[in-house]
Parts: sequence; structure tokens; C-alpha cells
Amino acid sequence: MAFQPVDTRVNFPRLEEQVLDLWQRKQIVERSLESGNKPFVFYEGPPTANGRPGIHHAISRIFKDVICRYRAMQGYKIIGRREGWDTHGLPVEIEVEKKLGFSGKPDIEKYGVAEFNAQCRQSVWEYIQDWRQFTRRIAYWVSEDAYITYENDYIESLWWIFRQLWDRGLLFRDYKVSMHCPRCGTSLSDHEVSLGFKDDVDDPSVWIKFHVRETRHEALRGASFVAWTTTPWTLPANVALAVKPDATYVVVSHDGERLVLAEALVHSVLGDGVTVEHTFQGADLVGARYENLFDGVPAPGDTVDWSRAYTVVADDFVSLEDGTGIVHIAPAYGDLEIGRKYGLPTLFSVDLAGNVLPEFASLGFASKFFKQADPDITRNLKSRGLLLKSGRVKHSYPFCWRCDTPLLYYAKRSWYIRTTAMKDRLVANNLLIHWVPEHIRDGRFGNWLENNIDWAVSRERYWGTPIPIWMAEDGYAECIGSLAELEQKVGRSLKDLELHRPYVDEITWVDPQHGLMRRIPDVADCWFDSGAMPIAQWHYPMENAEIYELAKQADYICEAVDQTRGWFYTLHAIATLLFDRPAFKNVICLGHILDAEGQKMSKSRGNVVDPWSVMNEHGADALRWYLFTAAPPGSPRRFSAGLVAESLRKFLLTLWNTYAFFVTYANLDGWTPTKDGVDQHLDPATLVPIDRWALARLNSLVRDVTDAFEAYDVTTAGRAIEDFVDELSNWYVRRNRRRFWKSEHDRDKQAAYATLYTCLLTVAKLAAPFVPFVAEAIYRNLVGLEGHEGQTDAPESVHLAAWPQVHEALLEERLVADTEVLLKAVSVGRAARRAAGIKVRQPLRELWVRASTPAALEGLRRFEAELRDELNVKAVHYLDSAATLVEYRFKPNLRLVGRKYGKLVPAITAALRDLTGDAARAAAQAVEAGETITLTVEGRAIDLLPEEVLVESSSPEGYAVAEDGGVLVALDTTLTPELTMEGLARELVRNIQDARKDAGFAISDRIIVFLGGADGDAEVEATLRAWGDYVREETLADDLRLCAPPDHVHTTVLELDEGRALTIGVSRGGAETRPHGYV
RNA sequence: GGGCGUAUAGCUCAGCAGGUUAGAGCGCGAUCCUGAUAAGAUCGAGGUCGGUGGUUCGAGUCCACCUACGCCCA
Repeated sequence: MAFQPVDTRVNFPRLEEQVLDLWQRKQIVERSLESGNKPFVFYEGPPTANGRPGIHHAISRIFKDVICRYRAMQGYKIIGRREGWDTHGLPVEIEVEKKLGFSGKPDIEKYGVAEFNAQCRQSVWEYIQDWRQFTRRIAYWVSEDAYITYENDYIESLWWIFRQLWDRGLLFRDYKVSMHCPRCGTSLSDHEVSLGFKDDVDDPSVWIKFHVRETRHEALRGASFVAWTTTPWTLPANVALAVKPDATYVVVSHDGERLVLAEALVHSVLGDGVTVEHTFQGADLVGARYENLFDGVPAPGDTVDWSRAYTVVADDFVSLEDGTGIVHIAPAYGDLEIGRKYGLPTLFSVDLAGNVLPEFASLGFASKFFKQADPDITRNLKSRGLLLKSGRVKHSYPFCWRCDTPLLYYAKRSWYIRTTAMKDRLVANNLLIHWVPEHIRDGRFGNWLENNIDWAVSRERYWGTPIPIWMAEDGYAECIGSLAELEQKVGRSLKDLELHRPYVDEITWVDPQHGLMRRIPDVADCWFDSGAMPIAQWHYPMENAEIYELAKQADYICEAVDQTRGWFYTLHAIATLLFDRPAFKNVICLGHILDAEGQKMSKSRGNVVDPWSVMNEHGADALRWYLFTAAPPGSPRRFSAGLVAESLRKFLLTLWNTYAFFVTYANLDGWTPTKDGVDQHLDPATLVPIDRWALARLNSLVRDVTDAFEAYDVTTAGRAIEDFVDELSNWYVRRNRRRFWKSEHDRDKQAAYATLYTCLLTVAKLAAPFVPFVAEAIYRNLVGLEGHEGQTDAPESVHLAAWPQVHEALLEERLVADTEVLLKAVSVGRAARRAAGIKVRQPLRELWVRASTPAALEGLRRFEAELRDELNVKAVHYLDSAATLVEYRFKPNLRLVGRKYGKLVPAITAALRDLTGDAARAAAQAVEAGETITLTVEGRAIDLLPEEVLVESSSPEGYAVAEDGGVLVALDTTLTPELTMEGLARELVRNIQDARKDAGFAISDRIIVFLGGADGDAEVEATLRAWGDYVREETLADDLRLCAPPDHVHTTVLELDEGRALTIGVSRGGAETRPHGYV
């Protein structure tokens, strides 16, 4: 059974398409989704499919995927690994409005709510095919058995939740100021409002005089209160002025007028040249009356108590940061709480469409849009001498996140979920959640919960979950918790009822006591829909109680950071209010992907990178790997296709080439793993150190990747795999190539194959959650599934295979540490060669090496053969204290000495530095022998333990030296004729190999070599006498001919020193060109 | 205005019990190694570790303040 040949010039996108076909053919996805026995609960945060998926959807989908794949390989049955679609809400309505050319609610009413909602229902599927293709291509494994928030079953579950809240008294109706969009005709939720704050909004800034009308203070008579506002349109709704009770207020004369304002703000408002006439505490001003600017309009049907209107109140909320210290109060437009607290009437100046009320017609600004009315109102006040001054100001102001209309603060009747009643539980339950990154828990999310306000859950819109509250004229209300309950109310079957407006609105009944019960017109905030998905996706409690019980709390969710106030919050709020438990245990909170300029990618900016172009060029795995490993998921990161390409080269190609190398030689040798695994070749007792090293590294990798996954640290897990693959390729394979090439099929070769095979197969499994395509291709070929159907018991897909276990017996920390020192010594040795200008190909006589600790030096001794070979030297000597050719220098090991001796550190450092000559040698020997050394520092004797001293040695004279990280390598650069000849032999081999490759010969082709110009060159002839067999063997040459190559053969030129050059020719050998020998 | 986060080489990122000369990859230049490699190695250029102060024998790391950016809240 051979492996399928592997091409190193792999086209990953094409490979991935083949794997996709395979998965489909073998129904791998379905089988994976159904596999497992221990439950692991995942919640899919539903996107709205009314736009094409972008790169930010790619990252959230793969981070969801990678954890689920990992858990699936561990034998978990993943519950909730299914699509979910968020289908309701203003975004959808806005889309449809745009399409139909509407500009507000009246258009929708005219068009008909039934038809409008039908359009909404349809529009959410416009991009569903894009989403499904995207999901498939990026290998986000979810079932297409989707939950859909607009379905009757889903809505019925939401009704049940409403009813639970209702029964607990957590659902209530109240006047409350909310941010109102006059265009959309609806209040916006806090998270919606927060989407639309703009800085640097240009607004009027006016200082208004309010003439004092009635006061007990003589000094106030004839004076005017000065208040500042940026919203002149609210002035007709003014009912009071507020001051800070403990602040100082002054009456000043200014341009012949007497003005009242906070002392602290006099200068900033009026500048210099004012005379203070009198001083008041804010509290003293309470009760003073002033002449109202306009006649505000009460809401229809409201009985207004005018007794407190147009008076001064004192409250701590007043700030002296800006303005005048006197705040204009208009309860209807934001100061409702103050109004209620001080018994003030609520008066209006503009209606819900944002237009000034008709009552102001005589003043000339009726029916104007509130922002447009600002100048008219200011002009009116100016003409009446009530304007102190005016200007413009830039500040932040909220706009509708969808239609960009400036929002109004507006007191309206709405429905609320009393989340504040459970605030302590929200906070406590949050502490049970494992957040990645950690700081979100106590930072952004924790703060948000600390400042919790009641959740405004109703929307005066059309396309959404109808809030199941029916109300009579007299205000009596009932909340309906299921369709059955509603059927009972109306006394007929409603099984064909579509649970949307306007159909649900048509359902009424007559209550014997209260008369006709009609549904309130509101629909639910669509965040309520998604936050309720743990319950509603199963149509609980009407159905699926069993699966709901398993899935009532998620083990894992993952979305971007903008969901802190969105889905993360609504999930958490509903779970806490209903069940007093967190909705999820672990959450990865993704940072935003930014474009190349560091800007957030968003549809409105039009800078969204198309993930398809990246996947088509580099493949989904390359994209996935990059997103997993480039930066921790919580950090915002800049994205460009170039970075994906780099990630591809660095990891996927290295892995692939290692795999290709293995397959190439395994096939040549006919090596296959034994059917029941390869472990009999992997007994540590019989393995050479480098094999044991590879397996030790592999097993510590398994351990590290598993640990990182358990901590939901995907990035660390991925980077660990990348590091291992790098070492496997650039150390293990490179060091062991000859073991694979050699022709004997001995035990050593078997061990090498078994080791590399085990590493590759294990890496394929570890990497499977990250790069499911490449891992699949490698796995299937390695376990013999490709082209050998039915001949193996191995699971048909790496994604159906078991997650690797750590073999403790193979973990050898010491061996791994020793190899690290070796790698360091090799690196330092190369630097020394480089410094001396001597190629690695040129053998040298000897080197001296020193490590920072005796243990490290011992490690080097263990790998002396590797060190000799890597640095191409004949002998290695060790610089310990017995070596006389070096000088020693000492430093304190600060980590230890610092803690122990504190302020003495500089003196100890100096004392160690002063050790020279015999004293230094003695000290070095003491350290090496594990004895303490005694120093006299500031008059006292200090015994330093051997580990508290770092010994450095100078380079021996006449050697090429380099040093780094405590490892020193000194090379003897003396060249003997023998060494020079050997160097030349290797030079010949290298150039002949190059020529072979250039000529396009197969690896196993035997050749004839022509050396033009070598005839008569004593050095070349001598070299070939000594090394001819070696050269022939290395290059598979049947013959080395000292003559100019014939015309037809491939040639290359090797420059020797002093202008000598060899022309090397290679041609394929064969039976007709039997070697006739050169020597 | 408040909260959270980020700030280290041209770019992407490590460095998190405070410790010795601040690293890696990419890119650039040079050299080397190589019959798996689209790879690898070595050297070079490139850093006031955002700034200022403080704690400490010692600060990229801890503290305070400030600046810039991002997100969130107002």
C-alpha cells in the first residue's frame, strides 16, 4: 500500500475544493455533527443575511468553528451547531423601505402592513445563498437546520418569555424619555443610539435671559437668570430652571443689565468688566419665579398643574463645567426625571415627527423640523431682548444609526423589562463567565452591568415579534404566553395565524369586566429575539424539553466586541432574569478587523475586504490560519491579503513540504505504518536521541495545544503548532535526510520513518480544527484512505478522528532543553564562520564551545556528533575551567542575587568584575564544582552560590569567535591541505548536484560527470584521488571524466581561486556508458 | 466628560512572577546552506519600548499623570 504522490507545487484552493467534494460525497459534515456522546453546547449568534458576508464574518465564523471542531475531536457531541438567522428589526424594514422608496411610517401604513411585512420576510433571504456558499467554503461546519427568528414557533417561545417576565412583575409600561427618531417614528434602544453618536456636530449655542418675576430676595428684582442651551427648539417646552444647591451664584451688572449666574462661570460667559452686586447660595434661589419665554403645549388629555411651572429648582445634577450653572429644564425632551422629582408639568414644543407644534403658528415657526426651527426661535428671542448672546458649538449629538436623522429626546409611553431589579444578579452571574480576553469581564461588560438601566423592549414598528400584551380601554392588560392561551381567549383555533402584524392585531376578545381587549401595537426589540435564542431556537417549552435541558446553558459562544451591549448582554439579561444563571460559560470576544489604514471595516465605509478573493487566491485554510495566529482574537488587527500569503508560506507550505518529503521517500522505500500503529518502532529505549527529541517535542506540543484550547486561547495553540512544524522541517528532517536516503532498510531507517510519520499524523490532527482542508488531505493520505478504500480501520476523516493524547513516557524535558542549547551553538557557530569568511562546506579542524551552565555544556556533549556535523568540524572541545586558554569574567545572576541582596547588587557586581587572573580561574572552578565563592563586599563577606554567578569567558587567541545567549563558539580556522581537499570535494558534489538539478535529472538517475579544465590541476587531481568515491557516491555518478564535456551535455562553471575554473558537465549514464574508471 | 483597551523595528507581532546585550517573522542588502521546501541559516541597515514623573540596587514590564488611536458609555 503506497501513499498517493504529493506534489510540492500544491494549489491549495483547488485542493480545498476537492476536499469539499469529498466531505459532501462521504457526508463527513453530517457525520461529524452527529458524532460524540458528551454534550458540548454552542450558541450560534444569528447574523442578518441581508448583506454579503465580509471578512469580519469570516473571523467570527472560524473562531466559532475551531472550538467546536476541537471539542468534536475530543468526543463531544456539539449541541447547537446549526445556522441561525436574525430576521426581524429596523435594519430589515429600512432595507425594504429603501427598495420601495419610502420615507417613513406613513408610507408603510399606506402601502399596507401585511404586504410590507411580506416584503421584509422575503428580503432577509436575499443573500442567503451567498452566506451558505461562504459558510461551506470557509468550512464553518453547521447544520442548515436553521433557527429563524420570524417563525411562529420561535415567536411563540418569545411570548412565553414575555409571560414569564410579566408574571414576575418585570415587564412594565412607563413614561420615559427615550431617544426618538422622527423619521423612523420609533424610539431607539440604547445600543442603537450608541451606534449613532457623532462628534463635532455643529449646533447653535445660545445664552437666554429669563426675567425674574417674583422673588423674596430684593437683590434679584429686575434681574434675569442666564441659562445656556444648544437646543433652542426645546425652549418653548421650558418649565423650570435648575441650580446647584451648594454652588455660589452672583448677581452682576453687565451692559446695564443685571444678570444671575454661577460665580464660577461669570468670566467664561461675560468676560471681564462685570461688577458683582450680590451673592447667593444656589439653594437660596429656589422658588424664585420667572417670566416664561413661550407658552408650552401640554399633551392632549393631560391635566397640567401649573403651580410649580417657571420656577427655580435646585438639584445636584447641575454641573459647573460649562454653561452658566443654571440649567433650562424641559421634561418632555430629556429632563423627565427632574420634572417628576419637582412636580413640574410636561410641556411639548415639537411632535413625534420632529415638527414644531401648530400652536406656535403665530410665532412663525410652526410645522418646521425642529433643527430648522432653531434659528427662528433664536431670532424671536433676540427681537424680544431675551437673547444674551449666541454662537455655534461643536459637540457630540446622537443621530439615527440607520437613517442619519438627528434624534430627539422625547417622553413617550413604552414597555420596559425591569433589568435593574436583578442588577446584582447580573453582576454576580457575570463573574462566573470566562471571558477571552479577560478584561472584558470586569471592564467593558462589567461596567455596563454596573450602570444597568431598564431595557426598553418595545418598538413602534411593524416587522418584529408582536409583544403579546392585550389591553382594554381602561388600561387593564393581560400578557399571553402561548398560542393555546390565545386560542382559549378567542375560543377558536389559530393554527393558521401568522404571528406578525397585522394578523395578530386583528385578534381581539371581549373581557367581561373591561370590555374589548386589543393588542398593543408595539413589536419587540430584535435584540430580544436573539437574546432569547437559547430558549426559542428549540421552541421551548412547547417542544423539545429534552434537548433544551441539555442546551440551556452554552459552553461556548463567540462574537465581536460590539456585541457587549448587544447579544452578549441580551443573552445574559434574559438568562439571569428568568433563571438566575449565566447564559454562557466561555466567550471569545473578537476585536474588529481593520482595513490596511486601520479603519474599521463596515458596509457604510465601503472598505470591506471580500473574503472570497482571499480564499480564491490563497485558500480558506491560509485565511483561517492567518486569522487564528496573527494576533490574539481580542485585539483589533489590520488586514491585508499579503499577510495571508505570508502566513501561507510560513506555515502551510512548510508543513506541506515536510509531508511531501516523507511521502516521496516512504514510497521509494515502500515504507508503510503497521496496521495497529507504529508504536513498536517508538520505544524510547531503542531510539536515537534525535528521534526521542522529535517525539518529546511532539508530545509537549500535544500537551501545550490542548492546554491552550482548554483556556480558549486559540492563538497560542496555533502558534505552538507553527513553531513545532518549523523545527520539524528545519531541524529534524534536515538533520535526518541521510537516514531516509540510505539504501539499507535497517532498524534506524524504520525508526526515522516511524518518528516522522507519527509527527506528521499527530500534527495533522492538532491542526485539523484550524486548517480543516490541509489537515484532511494529509491525514487521509497518511492513514491510507486515499486510493485504498476499505483497507484501513482509520476514521474516514481527520475530523472524525480522536484528539491526540499525551504520551507521558515520551516527554523528555531535559532532551528538549539540551537540543535548544545545541541549536543555539549551531547558530553561534555559523556566525563565527561567517565572521571568519569560511563557508560551512569547508571542513575545519576543531572548535571550542562554552555554555552558560555546566548542565548546558553537558547537553552539548550529548549532541557532539550533531554539532560537529552541522558546523563541519573534525573535533569539538569544551571550554570548562580546566581550559587555560581563556580569561574569565563574572556577573551576578540578578534574578537571584537581586532579591537576596538588594542594595548590595552594584557592589557585588563590581566585586565580581574585579576578579582576574588566578582568582578568576579559581572562582570559575569553584562554580563548576558547585561550590560557593566568597567575596568581600563593603566590608562583609558574602558567599555566592554557584547558581548566583554567571561565568563568561573570553575568546581563545587566534580563533574565530561568536557568542550569544551564554553560548560561545570558537573555531580553529587553520586550513591543512587535507581539509582544503575535503572542502573542494564537497564543493564539487554541491556543484554537480546543482547541475543535475538544472539538467532536470530525476533524483535516482545515474550520471556521468565531465570535469573540463581539471586535467593537470594538481589540487583537483589529488582531491579526486582521495575523495573520488565520495563524490561519485553522493552524486550517483558512474564515472568522473577529466575532460571537457561533450557539446550536448548540461554544464555549469565552478570558479576556484586564482582564476582557475572547472567546467562541470553532466549527462545521464546508462548501460552503453559503462564506467571505465578514472583512477 | 467617563469607562475599557491599545501604543515595542518600515509592516505584523512576542516579551505578563521587574533582572544581565529588547526579540521573531515579513520586507531590503550581502553572504551561506540545500537533490523535500515557494524553504532555511548568518551578517547588516532599521528601536529615545508613545511622553513625563515616581517606586526600586535595577523598569519595555509596577504606580501616577499626560498624549494619540480604537471601542463603549454620556
